[in-house]
Amino acid sequence: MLEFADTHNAGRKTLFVEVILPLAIAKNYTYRVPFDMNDAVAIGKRAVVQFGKSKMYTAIIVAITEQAPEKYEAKYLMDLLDDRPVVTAAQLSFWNWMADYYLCHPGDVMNAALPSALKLASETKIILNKEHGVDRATLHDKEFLIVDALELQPELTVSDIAKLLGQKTVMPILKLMFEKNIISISESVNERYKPRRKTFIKLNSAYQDQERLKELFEILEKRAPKQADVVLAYIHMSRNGARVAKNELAEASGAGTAIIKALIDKEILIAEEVNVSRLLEESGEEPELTATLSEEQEAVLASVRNQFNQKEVVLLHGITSSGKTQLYIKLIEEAVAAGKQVLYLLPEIALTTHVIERLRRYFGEAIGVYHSRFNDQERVEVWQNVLNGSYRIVLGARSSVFLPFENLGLIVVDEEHETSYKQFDPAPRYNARDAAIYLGNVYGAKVLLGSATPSIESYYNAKTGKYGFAELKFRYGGVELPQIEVVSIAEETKSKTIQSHFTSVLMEDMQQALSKKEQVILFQNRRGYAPVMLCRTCAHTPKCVNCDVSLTYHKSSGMLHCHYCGYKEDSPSICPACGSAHLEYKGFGTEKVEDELSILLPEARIMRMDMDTTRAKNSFQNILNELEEKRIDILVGTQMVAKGLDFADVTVIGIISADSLLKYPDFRANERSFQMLAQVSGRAGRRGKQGKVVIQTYDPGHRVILQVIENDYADLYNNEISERKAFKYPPFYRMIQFDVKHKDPEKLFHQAEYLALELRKQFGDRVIGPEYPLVSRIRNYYIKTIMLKFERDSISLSKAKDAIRSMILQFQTTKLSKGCIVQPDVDPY
DNA sequence: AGCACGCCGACT
DNA sequence: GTCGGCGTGCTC
Repeated sequence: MLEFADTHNAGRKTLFVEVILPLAIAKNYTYRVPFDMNDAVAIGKRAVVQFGKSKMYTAIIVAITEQAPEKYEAKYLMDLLDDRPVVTAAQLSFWNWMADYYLCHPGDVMNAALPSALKLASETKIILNKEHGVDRATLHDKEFLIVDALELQPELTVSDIAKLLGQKTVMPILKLMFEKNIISISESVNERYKPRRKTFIKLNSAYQDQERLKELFEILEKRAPKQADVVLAYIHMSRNGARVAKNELAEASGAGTAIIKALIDKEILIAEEVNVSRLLEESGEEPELTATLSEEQEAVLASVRNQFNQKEVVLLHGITSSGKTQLYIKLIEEAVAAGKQVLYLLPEIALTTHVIERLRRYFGEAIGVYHSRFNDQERVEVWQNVLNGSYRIVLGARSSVFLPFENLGLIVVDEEHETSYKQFDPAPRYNARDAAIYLGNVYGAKVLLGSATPSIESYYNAKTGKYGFAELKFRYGGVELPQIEVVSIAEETKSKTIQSHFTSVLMEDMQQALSKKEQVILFQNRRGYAPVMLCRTCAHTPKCVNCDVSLTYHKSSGMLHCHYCGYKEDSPSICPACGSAHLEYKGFGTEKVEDELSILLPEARIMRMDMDTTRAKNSFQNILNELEEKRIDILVGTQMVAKGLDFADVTVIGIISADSLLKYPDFRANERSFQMLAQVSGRAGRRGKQGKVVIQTYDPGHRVILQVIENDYADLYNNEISERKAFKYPPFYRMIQFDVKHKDPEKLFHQAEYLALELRKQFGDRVIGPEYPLVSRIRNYYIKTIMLKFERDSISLSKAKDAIRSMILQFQTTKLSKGCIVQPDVDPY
């Protein structure tokens, strides 16, 4: 067969393609191109390939060659899915960098980058062979079960059957049944993206003429008055040339679809099916008038423009309410006017409808939005709109760095210090801010980093001239900075003026705000009711069965929750260890704050905003709306309340306990505390009213708190940068963390030690650990971390990475490392 | 990732 | 003995 194809097509080229598979494998694979696809293959198109015995995957073509592989016979690729590439050359080079920089596989990057509707994998389907009429008497118990199930449900997957039989290995059984001709096994690939179809109605052009229309009405009114109503409704709805959807017509005319169908059958109305977008329709409102820039803003804008002539990246340091967004808009306008695309990155949580609407009013249809709350179908549509150039601007969260831009001219990274730009969970563990800078490189686009509290790293880069720098020092429109008062919890405890978790100062301020119909936001960076339950008799603390953490008591569910793996159990009324009834809750979270506040301020309308109350798709937005519409007096929440909340009537902000922030055992603790406190404070009293911030703490003299009061970022920076230098941290040192995981704690210990030893051979005392992390077991995996810190300027990054890569590869091939997972985390947070 | 192959313990 | 779990290696 193959030989036939070869000789038959003698003289034509034999092509091979190298593809990325959407799997965590180290290398790319090569497939042979069937002759009839020679003209169609192109880099960036998707190919369906068989990988392994039967599985099929969507792979991305990254190279085309005439060179046949020497060591093996390449399989033919099965199909090409695209008329034109879905991934651009620029993206592929970006993917390549990411896999390289973050020490992960190209397939990991592909998985993160492509909306899953563009990645189809085959599924093994088990189907009953009906024509043979199974003789049930000859079947074993298990075969009987499978046949039974298949008679109810025509298709089953392999894992369905595993569940059905309650065992893991089912392939041998299925293989035997296949051989006995009882079942067939098929691999089916389904294209998952389907455009949404909508039926629109038009009036037959024969009735455009007024006379004919009049005749029609006369007939209809006599014989079918309801049909006449529908036609009337249609004419009304279409009067401005608007398209009329079938379902809207039905609704507006109050007629059933049967009546519309009758009109369609009579060819009075004509139905037309059209692909429509799932994405938000244009808001239709008039563009907001261009706000005039202040003198300071004009000067800074000019400076940024000017610096972009020499620098690729500029850091814009602007305190809250200084009008950074207005500068972004100006620069975006300019880039778009120059025919370029723009990427505007925001942390996921800040992408509220408020923010989206504001920009959409400004830029209309040219702006696309991309974030994790979109479903797959919606993501594909954004992808395609960027690819075909109909979006000039993308407003998006972390993952929008992966969109298929054509000629990106500007990237704005707002809130550049945000830790949520770093992805943890699946590889690639990338930082979207840093990735955006590389992306800028790929496209020759300028990058603007913006923040009220820049990361130490970015500020350092600006100070040392690697980045340009601009600063907005004044609040736009003369909004005053809030008054900040620090209250000692210890003192108020001593004087007994503290009620529950609320100092007298905070209570008074809250009451005053409420009496003036103003709003309050309370910040407590911990969800649930109490993070620890403790037996006062035997000191027992309920712990998670899968993780090394104490369980958090949640009053609303009456259960103990694990915040790491999601495990829940009923909250005991007596100690599970000794039977004592003296159980005590230690610490407190948002739930408890809300609870106790409702006792102290019974008339106040209190709402809680944390992961537990915002799980449903629109609940985050709903809470914001309620706050906006003043149906909430006090909002209690975790860090969520710090981001993107901008409401005129919030005049009091309370930080219930600053200590949990300040005590965090991490070299970034001070920086983060400052950012968090400054950010929360920035929410108070915008637009004309001076706000008040109350910070409750056991340590009122803490350096960072003083810096927040003084709004002295420079002082924070100076302190932090000298500590970073002294203790060998970024930006002077690069850090790569290795998370070593194993189900067996003993084996983990030895293997982590071994890996550290290997690393030390190469990097000496730049290797720290292995150490047990704060939480040393998650989801039944025991964890140790090894930290590698090396000088930024004297050790070549690429050489170090090469060494690490081969070391991990070698480590994984030793017999010693079985069952052990090593996850590198470059630039960890 | 998923699937096959091979080794080993717990049942008929 | 045999079934099924689990570790190991490979997939173009």
